[in-house]
Amino acid sequence: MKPSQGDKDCDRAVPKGRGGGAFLLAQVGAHAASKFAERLAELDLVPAHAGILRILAARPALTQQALAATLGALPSRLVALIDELESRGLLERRPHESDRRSYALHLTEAGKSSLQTIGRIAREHQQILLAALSQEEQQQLAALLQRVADQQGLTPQVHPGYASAERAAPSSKL
Amino acid sequence: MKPSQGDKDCDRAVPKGRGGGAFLLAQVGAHAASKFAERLAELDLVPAHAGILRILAARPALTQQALAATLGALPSRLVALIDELESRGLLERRPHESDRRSYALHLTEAGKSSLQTIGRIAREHQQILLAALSQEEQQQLAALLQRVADQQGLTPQVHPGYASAERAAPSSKL
DNA sequence: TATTGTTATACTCTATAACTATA
DNA sequence: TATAGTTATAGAGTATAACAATA
Repeated sequence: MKPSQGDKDCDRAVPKGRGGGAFLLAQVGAHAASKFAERLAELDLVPAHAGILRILAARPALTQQALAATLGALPSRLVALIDELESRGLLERRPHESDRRSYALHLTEAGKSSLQTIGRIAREHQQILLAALSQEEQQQLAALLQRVADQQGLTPQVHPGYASAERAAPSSKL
Repeated sequence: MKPSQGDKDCDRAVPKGRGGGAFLLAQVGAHAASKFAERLAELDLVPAHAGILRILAARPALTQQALAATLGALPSRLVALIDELESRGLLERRPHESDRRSYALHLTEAGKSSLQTIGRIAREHQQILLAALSQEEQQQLAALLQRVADQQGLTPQVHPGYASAERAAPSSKL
């Protein structure tokens, strides 16, 4: 019912204020993930690699099954990712002390070093992403998001992108 | 099949406070998108459908090329989506007034009605998603996100998930 | 018989490039 | 010759189910 809309102003192509905080959250969140993946590509890593390294740093000797359960991912999906990390010397599969079927995953020194580099990249990424906000506002934003994340039952440090079931359309988000 | 995983203290599995606001943004944003897609599935729609309907409501008579340009998507990707929406009677391809190669896309009455339903679902979704925050805090969050979105050059109402190049790994986010 | 890590297969989604009909 | 819409093909990524070794 709005036939009047001059096309001269592209910024007004779509009603601006609408959409609500939920859409903004999805939009800015996808942008953040995309930009971080871009930066991570400098190290020839994908976000899932970084996630595995981070989890392993906090919980050494994890088996692949336990790692899959933590991430909510399928064990078969992790095989290739772990293969790649191991072939680059960032982690190693050590024999499990009591169960010869499974491995104990451990970061190597190179893996720990790589994780620090990732941390530096993540901080740079965040600084660029949130450049519009003051330090105080950034903390304010993080606090609000943290409360939402807690109330929604999100696992700290685990990105929903691993979820097996209840998949959301890969790239058809809007 | 979630046999729990040995650890009695899952919440402390990974250092909590860390990760920063950028990770929280990606995490909560992906969760928001996933939950919204879940709700939208009730209408047998994917988020991309809703995005097309929304753009078309604001800019009627758009050609498929112009729509693709607006969304940053490939024209070939839109064909199937538009087909589906047209076969459900939510929009129609009308002949372009001056160029017989292209179509003018218009929402039908059913399409406008469907868009209103989508709006209702979106509001319910947001209410559930941000239940941890007061009304004032929700506005505070939206204001902060809007400033980030503006500074980052994000197009209002357009989800980055359409982008053709600079793709981020579909589901290997973390 | 159940479970760990792995592999094989089928399926989905996407990009690329052809194709047609107009311009 | 160039462009709008469409279709065809190939590639990437995933889930599912099978598999061998061990419990």
